[in-house]
Amino acid sequence: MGNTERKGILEDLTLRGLLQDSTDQTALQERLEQGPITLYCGFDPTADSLHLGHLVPLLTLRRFQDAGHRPIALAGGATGMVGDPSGRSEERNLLDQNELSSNVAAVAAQLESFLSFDAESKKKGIAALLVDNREWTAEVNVLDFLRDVGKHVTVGTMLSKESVKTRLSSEQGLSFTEFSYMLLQANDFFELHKNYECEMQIGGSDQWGNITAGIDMIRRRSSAIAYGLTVPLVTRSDGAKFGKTSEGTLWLDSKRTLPYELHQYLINVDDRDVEKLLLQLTLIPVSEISELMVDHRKSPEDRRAQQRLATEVCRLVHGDEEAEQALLATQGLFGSEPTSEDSLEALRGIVPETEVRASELKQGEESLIDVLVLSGLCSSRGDARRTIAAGGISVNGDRQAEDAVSLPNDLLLNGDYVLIQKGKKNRHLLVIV
RNA sequence: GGGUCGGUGCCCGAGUGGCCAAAGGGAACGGGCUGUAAACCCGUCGGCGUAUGCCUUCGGAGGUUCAAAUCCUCCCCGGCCCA
Repeated sequence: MGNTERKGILEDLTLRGLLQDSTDQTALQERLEQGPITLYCGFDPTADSLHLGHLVPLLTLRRFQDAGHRPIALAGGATGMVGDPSGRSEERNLLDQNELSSNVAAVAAQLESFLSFDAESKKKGIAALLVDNREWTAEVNVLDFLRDVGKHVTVGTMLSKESVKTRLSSEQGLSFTEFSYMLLQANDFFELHKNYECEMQIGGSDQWGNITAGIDMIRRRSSAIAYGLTVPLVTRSDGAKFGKTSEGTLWLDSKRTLPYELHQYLINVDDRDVEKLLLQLTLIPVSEISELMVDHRKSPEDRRAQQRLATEVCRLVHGDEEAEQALLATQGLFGSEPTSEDSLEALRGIVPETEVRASELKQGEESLIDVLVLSGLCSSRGDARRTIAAGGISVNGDRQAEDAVSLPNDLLLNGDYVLIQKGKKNRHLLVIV
C-alpha cells in the first residue's frame, strides 16, 4: 500500500458515486495525503445480522483500509439501546439487554469478516479495530453526561438537524430518548478521537447530522479538526426499497438469507441499476467495471453484469465456496428443471427447505395446499388455492392443474425430496422424513 | 392543564348508522409477453372456503340500536394552538 492509494481513495469513491456529503474535500484530501488516517463507522445492532444495505458503508471502510488507512468498526451496544431517529419515520421499539448483547456479538462477527486484523496489516499500523460503545458509555452517569457532553451542544443546533426536523413535523413526533441519540453518537466520535486518534467518521447519508455533531464536539472539547463523509443510500430505479424482497430483508447471515437467495436477488437487478451496484457493492476496479458494462450493453439479455455482481457480492459476504454453490444452484435451477432424486438432493442447503413427515401428507386429500402453507410459499390456504388456480404452482417441474389440491401420488411413493415451485422464481424443497 | 384535529386493511387514504371485508392509489403476489429484465396487459390481494354462508378487522374498553368503522361514555396514543 503506497502513498498513491492513500491519495486516490477520494477519487475512487467519487468515481463510484459513493461520495454523498463530506467535510471540506480539499482539506480531507490533504490530510489523506499526509499519511494513514484512522476512521470509524458505527453499526447499531437492531437485529442479529446486518443486511445488504449495510454493505455500502461497511465496504467503504474496507476500501479505506485497502488504501492504507486504519478502520474502526463500531458495534453500537449503547446507541442500540436508545434508537437512532435518523431516516426513520417512527419511534423505534426498545430492545432489551439480552437481545442487544447477542445482537452485538452477531454483528461484530460480521463486521470482523470484512476487515483485516492480521499481522500484515498490523505491521503497517492499519489493522482494523472492533469496538463497542458500551465500553465508554455504560459507566457514565447522567449528571456527568449532561455536564461533559450536553454542555457542548446547543438545542438549536440539534433542532436544525434534518433527522430531527423531519420527525418533529411528522405526526409521530420524537421522544426525548431518540432526540438524545445524536449526543451519544457525537460522544462516540469524541471518545474514539481521544483514545484511538480517530479523525474521521463515515456512514450512510442519513448519518450526516450525527457525524457533524461529533465533529463539532471534537472541535469544542479538544480543539481538533475531524473529518466526515457519507455514502449514499442504495436505491432502485423501480422505486422499491433496495435489499428487500417479498420475503423480507436480505440479510448477510446465511442462516437468515441463503446465499442462493442473495444471488438470485442480484441476478434480477434492473439494467438501469447494475452499473451503480457494481461500483458501490463490489471491490472490482472502476476501469474493469466500465469494460464489463460495454460488454454487457452489447447483449443485455445475457446479464453478464448481473452475473458478475451476484457472484462478487456473494463472494464478499459468504466466501468463494458459497458463491460457487449459489452459482451452480442458479444454473441448475434455471437450466433444465432437476427432477431426478440426485439432482433434488443436491439442492439441499441451497434452496429453502421444510421437513415434512410422510404421514402428515394426507394422500388424496389437500396435501398440496397444506404443503404450500407449511413451507411459507403461500400465506393461507385461500392464497394457496388462488395461486394454484392462476397456474402458479409446479411440483418437480410440472405445472399443477388449476383445481389441484393434492400432491401427485407417485411422488410421495418414491421420493425423499419434492421440489415445489411458486411462480418462476420461488422454490422450496420438501424433505420427506 | 385547556382547546382543537386526528388514530381505518402491508403503506397512503376515502368512508361519518344498514347497499362495508370497507372506494381509490401504491406495494406485493400469480399469469401473459420478455432477457429469471423494464414497460405493458390480465387476474388476485383478512380467514375459512365456494355458500345469496360464517368468523375476525376500522386505537382500547363499555354502551345505544333490529343494525355501528360510522352515534354516546370513559380511557390510551399522536399533531397543532393556548397556558
